[in-house]
Amino acid sequence: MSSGRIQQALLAWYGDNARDLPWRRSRDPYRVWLSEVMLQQTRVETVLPYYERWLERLPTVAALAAADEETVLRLWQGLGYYRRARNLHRAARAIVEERGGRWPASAAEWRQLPGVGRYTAGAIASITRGEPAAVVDGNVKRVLARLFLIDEPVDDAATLRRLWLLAESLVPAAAPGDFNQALMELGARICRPRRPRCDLCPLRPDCRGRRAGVAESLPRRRRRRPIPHRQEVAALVVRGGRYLLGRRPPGLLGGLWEFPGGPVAEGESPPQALARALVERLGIEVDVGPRLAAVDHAYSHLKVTVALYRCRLTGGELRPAYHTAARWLRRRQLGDLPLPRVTRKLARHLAA
DNA sequence: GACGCGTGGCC
DNA sequence: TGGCCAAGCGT
Repeated sequence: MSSGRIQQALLAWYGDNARDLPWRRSRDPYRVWLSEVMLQQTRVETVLPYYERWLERLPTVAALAAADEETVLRLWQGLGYYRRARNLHRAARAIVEERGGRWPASAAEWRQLPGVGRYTAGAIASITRGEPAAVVDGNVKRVLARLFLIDEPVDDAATLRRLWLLAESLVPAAAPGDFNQALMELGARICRPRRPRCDLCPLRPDCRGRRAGVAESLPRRRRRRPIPHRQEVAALVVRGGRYLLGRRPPGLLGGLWEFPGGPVAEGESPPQALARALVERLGIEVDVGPRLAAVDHAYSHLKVTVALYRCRLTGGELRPAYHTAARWLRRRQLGDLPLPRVTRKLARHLAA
């Protein structure tokens, strides 16, 4: 099969079937960059409202660079992988302050920015400047694995190299941005993970996976390791009608605010764990009272059950250690801060 | 190379 | 309920 035929068929299909997505209405590097970062590991439908809201509040890279981190995280709240927002913020400041507002001129230059890897750099450079850079994302892995009947695990390093080589050999000099988006669009809507719509596929005549009757079983992946389940505790410390919140350090949910607490260690009771965590993390001493709620939550790599206890402040002095800051807030004010999903679940159990 | 890193939808 | 997956990146 010729790559020319694949390119033609795919571009023609894309011309007729491309969705009217907001980031496709402009080649503004800021808008394309923002969309690509938001779309990392995140569905189009999830991104749409976040994208619009973000651009209303921070319409330019200069506005982003000038914003404070709390604003940035508040706009990102709920999208997950919060390091993406902090990297976007850092990169915007680098562009404005170190590059005099000059955009990267190539995929290689985009790669220098935090949060921009091989995929994102190729996507931005091909879309905004017509640079013939390839992209390999989850969609492209699936499409190519089926098209070329690649049945080694696609998360294998050797297979990944092969996929990048294939993608690079396919991307045309003429319309690389459209071609890359077409490949991903095909993966999202036709060459879907389950029940692919081969009847509608422009590449059907060339697809080795379909011909062999194994398209839906591809791509193969390596077995994932089991996800651990951890018990955690959190404290509702009340003072004068205000609740104590701590800001999380870099890492899981970095920069977001939570009811302070921590994991329950082996051989430790939940109240013991909570009293210990509050001393270690915030320098305060409490009496742990009744359990108010328990919620389950699943992260990408961890499952937790968090029990919330009412606590009474008995001593110590508020000195954030693990947490990078602490604040006392009324219930109404909780919505002003970036909160993780699990904290919102817990907050639902508070008396209004 | 293997992890750590969120959330929501689907089956 | 639980596993899988999604326009990945950084370490």
